[in-house]
Amino acid sequence: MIKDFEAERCDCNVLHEDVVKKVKLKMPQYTDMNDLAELFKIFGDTTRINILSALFEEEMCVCDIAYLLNMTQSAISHQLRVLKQARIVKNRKDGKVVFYSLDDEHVKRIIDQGLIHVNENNKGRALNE
Amino acid sequence: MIKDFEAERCDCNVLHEDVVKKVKLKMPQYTDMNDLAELFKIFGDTTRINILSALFEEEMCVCDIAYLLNMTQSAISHQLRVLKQARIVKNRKDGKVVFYSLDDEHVKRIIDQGLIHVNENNKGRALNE
DNA sequence: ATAATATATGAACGTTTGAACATATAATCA
DNA sequence: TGATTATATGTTCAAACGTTCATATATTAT
Repeated sequence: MIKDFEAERCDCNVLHEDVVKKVKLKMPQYTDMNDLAELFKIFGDTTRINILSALFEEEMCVCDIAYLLNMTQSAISHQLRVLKQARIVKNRKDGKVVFYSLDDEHVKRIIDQGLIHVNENNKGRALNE
Repeated sequence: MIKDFEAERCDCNVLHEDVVKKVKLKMPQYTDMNDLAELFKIFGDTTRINILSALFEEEMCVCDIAYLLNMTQSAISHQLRVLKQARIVKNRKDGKVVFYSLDDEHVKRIIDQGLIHVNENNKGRALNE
């Protein structure tokens, strides 16, 4: 059964077949993992993270975000598009101005967890090195 | 004060100066945001996420991970290096074999939060589209 | 209507990234 | 000792990514 799954790309031997079997059964589904990587990929960019951390505080329009982050309106607009397609932000239009805000409670929780990790890690680094 | 910060790259006007000021004060530090993006960048790859979700279950050696994920030993080894440099996994050597495991409790929490989001999102998508 | 402004979007470009391949290191075994 | 095996690492290459520039759309103001 594990044999069915095995393939051409792997160039080495199973050393602990029992472990592999057990882990394979417990591991979350492929699709979930792919979606998860996609989600984190979106957070894995300084511009986008900065946009999000700004939106944590308040809804903002494109120009204000661009000004705040000292970046081109176009660059911000492109990134907002990415965030919107991923359903991480939503927008509302008021005349010419488009306001963006967070679309989801989870987002803040994920990022907060990340910040906790980063802070702990920096503490450790400061002590050790 | 906001003027000092403003720069050449931004090509548009502040529309709501009060909002920008307020958000700027509250936003987390630059360094934190950079570190955070770096952290998420690491999670933003299918191979690495798969490695991590395997290690959630049990410590594993390089060959077993390669076999489980049906990838080259080299590819896995390279990614484990990335994960180790980021202090996300640690390893112990036993003869020729090197076992990898999670280095940090936070990691699981971050990824679990991510999974919650992904699942919620997929539910929504299934209903709407 | 025309001009000005806010935002969106397409194309181009340089950079980054992940996998493949070859090879090096280190440990075991014959 | 030499062969084998597990892992690490340097290099190369194609694909993905983010920004810039030019331009399109849409809304307001004159």
